[in-house]
Amino acid sequence: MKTFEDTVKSFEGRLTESDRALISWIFNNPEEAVYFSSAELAEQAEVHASTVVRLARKLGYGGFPAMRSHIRTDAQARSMALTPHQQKLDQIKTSSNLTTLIESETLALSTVINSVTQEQIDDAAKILAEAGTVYIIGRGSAAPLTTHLERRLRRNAVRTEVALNLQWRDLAEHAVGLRSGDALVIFAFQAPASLPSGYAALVQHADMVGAKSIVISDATGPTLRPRPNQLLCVSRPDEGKLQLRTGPLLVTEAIAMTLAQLNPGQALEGLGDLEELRQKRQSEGGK
Amino acid sequence: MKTFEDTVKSFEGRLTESDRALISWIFNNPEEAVYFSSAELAEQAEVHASTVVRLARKLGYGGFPAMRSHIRTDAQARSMALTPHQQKLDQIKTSSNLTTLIESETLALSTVINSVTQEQIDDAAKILAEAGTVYIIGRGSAAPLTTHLERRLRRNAVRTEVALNLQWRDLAEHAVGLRSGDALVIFAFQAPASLPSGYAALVQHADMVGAKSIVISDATGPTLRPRPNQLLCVSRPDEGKLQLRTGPLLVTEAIAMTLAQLNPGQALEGLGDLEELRQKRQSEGGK
DNA sequence: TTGACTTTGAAATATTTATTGCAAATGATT
DNA sequence: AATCATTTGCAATAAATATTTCAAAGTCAA
Repeated sequence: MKTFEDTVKSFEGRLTESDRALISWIFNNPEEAVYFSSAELAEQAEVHASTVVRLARKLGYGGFPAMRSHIRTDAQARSMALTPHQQKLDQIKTSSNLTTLIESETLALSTVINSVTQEQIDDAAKILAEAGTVYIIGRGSAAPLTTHLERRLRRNAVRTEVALNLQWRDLAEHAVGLRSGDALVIFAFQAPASLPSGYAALVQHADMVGAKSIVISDATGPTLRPRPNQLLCVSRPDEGKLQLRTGPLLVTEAIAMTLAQLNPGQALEGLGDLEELRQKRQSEGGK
Repeated sequence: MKTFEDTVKSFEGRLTESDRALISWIFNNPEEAVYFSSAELAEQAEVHASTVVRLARKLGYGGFPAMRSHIRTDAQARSMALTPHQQKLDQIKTSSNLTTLIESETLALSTVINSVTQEQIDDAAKILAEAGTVYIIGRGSAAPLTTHLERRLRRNAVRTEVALNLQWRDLAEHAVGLRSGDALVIFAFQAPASLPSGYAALVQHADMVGAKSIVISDATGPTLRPRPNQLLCVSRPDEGKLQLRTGPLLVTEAIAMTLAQLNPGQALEGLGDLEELRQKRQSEGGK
């Protein structure tokens, strides 16, 4: 039988922004959606009530109640599938890549709090808040983190400089711009005993010119020499097996959030995306 | 908190025959009862509609809707017992940035399994395994994901082409190299209405030349048109508040791992990871 | 059997929920 | 910049759901 999701997927006409917001909310909160009236749904998804019923008709239902009861059917089918065969399902779950990963990552995340404190986060955020330009460095599995941090800082109107995937020895060149009052963020994982001399040179240089350094690392962090001004070590129970850096990613995000609170004038949390979207449209329209 | 059953048990007044019939029907069919209107309920229990609302008042509720929502609360509490995560959403807003984030992400990850199946992962991996060159596209908050996927595929000796942070309309140019047998991976979140031209053109083009397309998206995924060959939608309960894409990241990683298993000759690394991980899980469970 | 009392159902009313028409705002196109 | 189409929000209307009133039917004791 066709599910509500199928209906949406196979819908041929076009969907407005509000339509999408609505659909998205329903998919994200199915167990609440089944109970809500059109008006309540509208309020949650932040669209007008009319839009709700119009969407229902657009998708081919006789009206909103028809759509809702379709969603209810889906929900019942889903809970039906869960209860009686619970055990079988559990077996399937434990043997699939996806669930193994999910379990492993949730476990890893819940232990992050044991290795990093909010004070360290606050410290790091403070350094970034006071910095002129922030230099971000990371390679290999840290590359996604640099990308994320840069984006986040940009939204807070912090000047950034990124060195993506540079060899350690090429970093010197990249860091010549570093001056007093700047900050250096280094992502360094699996730091081998023979950590390239580049790292040491970099941190030393930063210290020399009066720039602050922050290192986000794994359990090998404490072995780094020289020590940065702020060291954030994110350890995980099964370190080394996976290169997924969700823990460090979380810590990075926490720093960015704290920073946003320190600089509330520059970027309001919720407005960020909207702003960016608007600017993008403008610049696109401009050319 | 007091359940509906408690309310009935502790009711002091007298209950008529119809009252009992009604109550008993509700207890026997709780999952239907939560959806019914007073009239429908009356019909099922073979009593008059008036009796339904009278019972509600008798039991101390403001009216029938109040009683029904109490029954709904019970039902939700019951299904929550199966998935112990959900409940924390409210608390999340209180504590520090770091712990807030951890809790919120843990919750989000644990619900990933509700929106993506291992089958979809397998499908996606198969497409990538059979592809000549893999084109990866994503901008904004999806950028870190593209970086990660590229790196992962490279390790598996898959040829990749990345379009990082391109404007949608510049993509055409980037995709001219796309040919039959290639694959296209697109990360698209919060799909705004303004993505149409580029995205649609891209997927159409892929289809035309005989390349497969995979889209990794959020709850708005099902609204995307035209539809890709494989659509992976990762929904999260608190969508919109954060743009941390740990869920999609996990899914991406799961695809990469599965791919590594499909191509054992090219890279044994991934397989080893999973095996080790599983064994670790097992031994941990044992203690 | 009568009369006080309770329960019930039908119809009337009130309230909530859903739908639609219309005009203002938005955006795209020329 | 002006026009056209699209989308949205408001307000009016329609439909549904819930509630109340009231009279008929049933119950039980004197």
